[in-house]
Amino acid sequence: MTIVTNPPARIRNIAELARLAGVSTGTVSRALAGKSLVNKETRERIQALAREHGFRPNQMARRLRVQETRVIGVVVPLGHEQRQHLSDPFFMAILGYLADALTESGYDIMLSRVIPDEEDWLERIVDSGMLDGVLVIGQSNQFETLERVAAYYRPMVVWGAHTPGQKHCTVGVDNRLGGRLAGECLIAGGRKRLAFLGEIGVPELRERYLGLCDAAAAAGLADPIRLDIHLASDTMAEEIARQIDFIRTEIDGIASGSDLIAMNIVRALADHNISVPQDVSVTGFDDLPLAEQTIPRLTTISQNIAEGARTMARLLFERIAGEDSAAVEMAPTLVRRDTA
Amino acid sequence: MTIVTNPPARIRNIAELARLAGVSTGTVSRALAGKSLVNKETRERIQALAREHGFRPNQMARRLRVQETRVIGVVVPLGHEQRQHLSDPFFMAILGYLADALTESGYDIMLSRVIPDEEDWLERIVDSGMLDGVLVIGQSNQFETLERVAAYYRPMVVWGAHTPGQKHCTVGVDNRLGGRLAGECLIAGGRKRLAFLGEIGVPELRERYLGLCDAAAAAGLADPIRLDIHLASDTMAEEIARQIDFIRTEIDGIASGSDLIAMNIVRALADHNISVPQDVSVTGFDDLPLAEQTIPRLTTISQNIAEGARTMARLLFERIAGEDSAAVEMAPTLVRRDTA
DNA sequence: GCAGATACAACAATCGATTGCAACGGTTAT
DNA sequence: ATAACCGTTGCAATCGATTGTTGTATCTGC
Repeated sequence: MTIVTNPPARIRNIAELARLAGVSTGTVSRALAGKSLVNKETRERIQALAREHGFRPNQMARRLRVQETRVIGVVVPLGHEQRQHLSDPFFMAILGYLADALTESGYDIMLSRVIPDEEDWLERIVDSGMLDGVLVIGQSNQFETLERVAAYYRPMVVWGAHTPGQKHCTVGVDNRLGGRLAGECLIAGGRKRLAFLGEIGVPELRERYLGLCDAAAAAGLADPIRLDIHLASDTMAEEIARQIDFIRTEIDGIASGSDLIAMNIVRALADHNISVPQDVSVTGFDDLPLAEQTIPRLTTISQNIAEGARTMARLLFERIAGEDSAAVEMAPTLVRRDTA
Repeated sequence: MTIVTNPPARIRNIAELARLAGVSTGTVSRALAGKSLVNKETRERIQALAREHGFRPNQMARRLRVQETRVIGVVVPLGHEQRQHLSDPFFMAILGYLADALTESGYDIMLSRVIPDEEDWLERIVDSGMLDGVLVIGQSNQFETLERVAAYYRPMVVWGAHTPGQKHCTVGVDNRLGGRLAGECLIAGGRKRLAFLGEIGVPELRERYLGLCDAAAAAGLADPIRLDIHLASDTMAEEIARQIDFIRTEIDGIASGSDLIAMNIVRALADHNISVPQDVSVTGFDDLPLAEQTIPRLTTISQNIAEGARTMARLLFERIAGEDSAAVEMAPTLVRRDTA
C-alpha cells in the first residue's frame, strides 16, 4: 500500500475549515450537518474538504451548545457488597442487552461502577450535565438515595423491586412470585427440608426468600432456613464450602438467590459426592445464558433479561421525552432443567 | 405526604450562584475547585451555598474549556461476527477488570459496541473530541483500521496479537505458544486425532491453531483438523451439534478457541453420552472465572485477564502522558483441570 | 424597470465553565 | 512619602460548535 499524501496540516475546528473553504463557520456547520440551507455545491465542497482532512466536529462543543449529549449513564451501585466485582454475570448480561438497545437508538453508554460511600454519589452523576438519562442496575441498599434523586430528576430508570408508593421508576420481576415458583418446584419434587442461599439484606433477594416461605407455608412446611452467602465471587466458594456438612445432613432442597450462587453450590456438592438432583435439588434465579450450559443444566427462575433491558430503554426514552412512564413489573417463569 | 420546602429555585450555572453570593463567576469557579487563591471564608461560603442548592458545575463546559475529558472509550469491534453479542463472557470479564482499573484512577468509561460496517468507525470515535484515550478489545478483522488510526492517534491500546512491525500498541498473550501448550497437553494425555474448534479468520484464533499444529508436528502428527465454529452464541450450539457425529468417529482430542466454545462442546458431548475426558479430551482458552465452575472443570490456557487489563490501563495512561510505551506480550499458562 | 420573493451566506449571540491578567486596598520597606 | 508587594477579586478572552437574524445578490412577474 502506498502512503497517502500527508494531510497538509490537521484541521482542528470548523473555523480553520471555514477559512480553507472561504466561507463562514456557520456555513460550515450547516454544511457538515447536511442542512438544506446551504447550496448543494458548497455543501458538497465543504464535506469533501472535511473528509479529505479527516476532520470531525468536536462533540464536546456541540453537546454544550445543543444541551443534549446522547449519552446514557449506566451505573451499578455496589452498596451491599464492596467486594462484588463489576464482572458480576447478571449485570454483564443485562448490560449487553442494554448496550444493544441504546446503541441502536444512537446513544452512547457511560459506565460507572460506584461504591456508594459518599452520600451524593448519584447526584454527582445525574447533575454532571454529561448525561441525557441514567439507568441504575440494582437497588442495592440505596433505596433512600434513589427516592431522593427521583424526586427531581426524571430521566432515570432502575432495575429492581417495586414497592407501593415509591417515586423511582423501576423495571423488574415479581421476585416474591419467583421465590414461590422455586419453592413450589422443589416441593413438587418431594423436597421438604428447604434452604435459601443468599443475602437477605438486598431487597430483591429478601423478596425471593419471602416467596419461598409462601410456598413452604402453603405446603404446611416451616420457614426454610436462610444461609447467608455474599455475592463477592472470590469468597463465595469458600463460604459455601463451610456450609456443605450442614446441608448434607439437614437439607434436601436449595433455592439459590441467583444462578451464580446455584452454580457454586452445585459445584461444591459435586465435589463432595452429593449428587444433584438425586440427593439434593437446587434452583437458581435469573436464567443467565450460562444456566443452560452448565452440567447439569440449571433449573431456574427466568427473568427474561433481554425484555427487561428493552423495557428499561423504552421507559427511559419516554421519560427523556417528558412523559411520566410508570414502573413495569414482569412475571418470572420457572424453567425446568436438570437440577430440580 | 408533605412536600419538602422547595429548593429556592434551582441554580443552573456558575453565574447564578455568583450573583447569589455577590461575587464574580471567576471567584465561584475557583472556590468550587478549592483553589487557594480565594479567601478561605468566601470559599467556604460559596461551597456551602452550592451544597445547599445542590449545584454542581456542568462537566461538559468544563471539559470543553480544559480540553480534557477524563473519559476513556472502550470499544469492541465485532467485524468478524455481526451476531456476536456484547455479552461475550471474555469481553465482559476484561471489561470488569478495566472498569476497576480506570475508575480507580478517576476515569469514566464510555462503551461502544461497534459493527465496523462503515470504514471510518474508529476515526469517528477517536476524533470525536470526547475521549482522552481509547482501549480496543480484540482486533477482530480490523487490523488495517487499527494501523491507520495508530499512525496519528497515540493514546490507544489494543487487546490482541502483536505482529512484528505493527504500529498499534497491543497487550495480549502469545497465542501461538498457548495453542502449543494446549496441543502438548492433549498429546501428553495420549490423544492423537486432534481437532481445533474456532474461526481461523480471527488473528488470535489463527495463531492458536498454528500453535496447535506446532505441537502436532513436534509429536510427528499431521496438522489437526479445523472445525469452524462461529462465536455467535445463539448459533454456536447447533453448529457444534452438527459436528458431533464426525467427532465421535474421528477425533479424540479437541483444542477449543475459547472457553465458551469448550463449554459448548463439553455440553454437547455430554448430551450424546460421550464422556470427557475418558472418550475425548477438551481444552479451552482464556481461563474465564467460569472455567473453574463448570462440571467437569475446564482444562484451559490461562490469559491472566486481570493482569492484562491492568497492563492496558497502565500503558494507556503512559501514552496519554505522552510516553511511547511499547506493546506487551504475556506468557500463557496451562491450567490443568478435569477435561484433559 | 421595479416591487417582492427567493436563495444563500455572513454576523454575532449563546451554551457554561476556566484562567491569565489587571486592579485594588492595604501593608511593609526604603 | 513613595515604591514595592501581597492577598484577593473582577474582567474578559477562550474552548468549538450551533442557530436566529440580518444582509445581499439574483430571479420572478407585471
